[in-house]
Amino acid sequence: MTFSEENYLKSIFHLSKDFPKGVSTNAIAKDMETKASSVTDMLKKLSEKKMVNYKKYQGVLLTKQGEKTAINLIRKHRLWEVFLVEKLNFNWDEVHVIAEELEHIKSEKLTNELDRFLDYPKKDPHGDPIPDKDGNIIKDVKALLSTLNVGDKGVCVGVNDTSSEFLKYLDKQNIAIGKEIAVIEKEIFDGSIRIKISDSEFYISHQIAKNLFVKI
Amino acid sequence: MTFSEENYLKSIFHLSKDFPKGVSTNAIAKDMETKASSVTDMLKKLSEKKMVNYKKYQGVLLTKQGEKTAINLIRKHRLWEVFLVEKLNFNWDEVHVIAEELEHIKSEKLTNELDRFLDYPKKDPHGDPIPDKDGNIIKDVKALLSTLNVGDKGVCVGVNDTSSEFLKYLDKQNIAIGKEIAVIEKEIFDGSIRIKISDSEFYISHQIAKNLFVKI
DNA sequence: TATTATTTTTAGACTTGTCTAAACATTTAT
DNA sequence: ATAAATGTTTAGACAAGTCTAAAAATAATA
Repeated sequence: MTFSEENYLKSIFHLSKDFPKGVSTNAIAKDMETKASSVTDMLKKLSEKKMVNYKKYQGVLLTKQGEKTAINLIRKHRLWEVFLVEKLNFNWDEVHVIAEELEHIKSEKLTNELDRFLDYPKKDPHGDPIPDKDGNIIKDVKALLSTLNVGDKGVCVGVNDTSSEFLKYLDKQNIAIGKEIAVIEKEIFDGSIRIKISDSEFYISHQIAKNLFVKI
Repeated sequence: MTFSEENYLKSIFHLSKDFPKGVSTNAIAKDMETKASSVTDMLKKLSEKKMVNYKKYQGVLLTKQGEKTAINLIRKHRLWEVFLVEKLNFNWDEVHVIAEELEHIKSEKLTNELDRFLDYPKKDPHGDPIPDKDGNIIKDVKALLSTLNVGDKGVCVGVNDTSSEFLKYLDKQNIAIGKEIAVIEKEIFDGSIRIKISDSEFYISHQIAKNLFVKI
C-alpha cells in the first residue's frame, strides 16, 4: 500500500457513510482535491488489489480488506492526535496535518504500544472515536447543533471539520468539547443561531452550527 | 524535499566522514543499494537545489544547507529511536527501520517537543549522539574494539551497524552499551578476538569487533 | 422518448525516481 | 605513455501517479 492508495481508502471509507450504496468518482475527486480521471485510475488499481468493489459508472465501496485497512489508518491517525495533544503540548487545531503523515507509518507494534502508552484513549482531541485493535468503533448518538430547536440544550462532543481555521474560531469563542450549549434563538433567513455557553450569549453562523456535534 | 532526496542527503552526510574530499557515486550507490546511474540523476537534482556541491566525475559534498537538512534528519531519527525504546517498549534492534520512516515527518515543533518530552536525551539507544536544535553534535572519542590490543579494556559506547541481526547477536552474547570489555587474546589469521565481559570469556569475530565502539 | 446535461472513463502526455546498456572519463598497470 | 580496468555519466525505457482533452455512458429534462 502506497500513501496515495491509503488516502483513497480513507476517503472512500468516510464518504461511504453518506453514499451507502456506492461512492461516486466525483465525490472522491472533490474530497481529495484531485481530478475524476485520477480517481478512476486509482479505483482500477484498488480493485485489482481487492480493496474495493468497483464497477464502471456504478460507484465504489470498500471490501472487507479495504475497510480493515481504512479503519486501521483512522485508528493510527487519531492515536497520534491524542499523543500530540496529550504529550507534546499541541493544540487541537495543529494536529490533523501532522497526523496525516504519521498515520502512514507501518508497524502494528508501534500502533498498539502507542495505544497502551496513551492508556487506550476512546476519543481523539476532536471527539471522534478511536477504533480498537480489532477495528471496533464505538459511535455514540450525536446531533449537529444546526438541527436543534430553540430551547434545546446539548453538550459539545465533536466537530465535523478539523481544519485549523474552524478550530481556532472555536477556541476564540470559547467553544470546546464538554461544554454545554443552549439554543436561544434561530434566524430563519440565514440559519444563524444565538447560543448560550458558559453564561455568555452570542450568534454563530449556520456554517459553524452544522459543523458542531452535540449530545442531547 | 522528497523522502528520496532526504535519504540521499543522509547517505552523503555519513559517507563524507570517510571521503572528506568528495563522496564517490559508487559509494553512495552501494550505501543506498541502488545503481550508480540513479545516483548521478539525483546528484544533479540535489545540486540544482543547492543541497550539494557536485562536479561531474569529481565526487560530491553537502552544502551548508544540505548538511543542515541531513543533521536535522539524523536528529529526528535518533529522537524517535529513544522514544520507541524508552516509551513504547521497543528493543534496540527494532527501532532503526521504524525511525527511517518517522524521520521524514515534517514539523519542527514536533521534533522540538519530542526532544523536550524525552528530556533532551544526548544519545540514542545505539550510543550515537543526538544533534541539538541548532545542529550541534557532541562527538566523543571512541575506538573500534578491533583496534584495541591484548590487555586493553574499554566500555562499550556504541555500534557501527544498527541492523537487527547484529544487535540481536549482541543481546545474545550479553554485549550492551555501558558494559566493560577486556581484550584477552587476538588471533592474527582471522582477526577474531577473545574478550572478557561480565566475568565470562568468549571469542568474537573480526566482523563483530569492527562494528563495536569502546571508550578507553 | 428524444435530447440535452452531467458524470465517468479513456487516451495520451508529463514528472519523479528508477533501471539497463552504451559511451565517456579517470585511474591503474604494464 | 599507452593499454586495460574501473568508475561515472548519458540515453532511452519503465512504473506510479497525476493531468488535460475527448469520448462514452448515465441521468435529467423537455
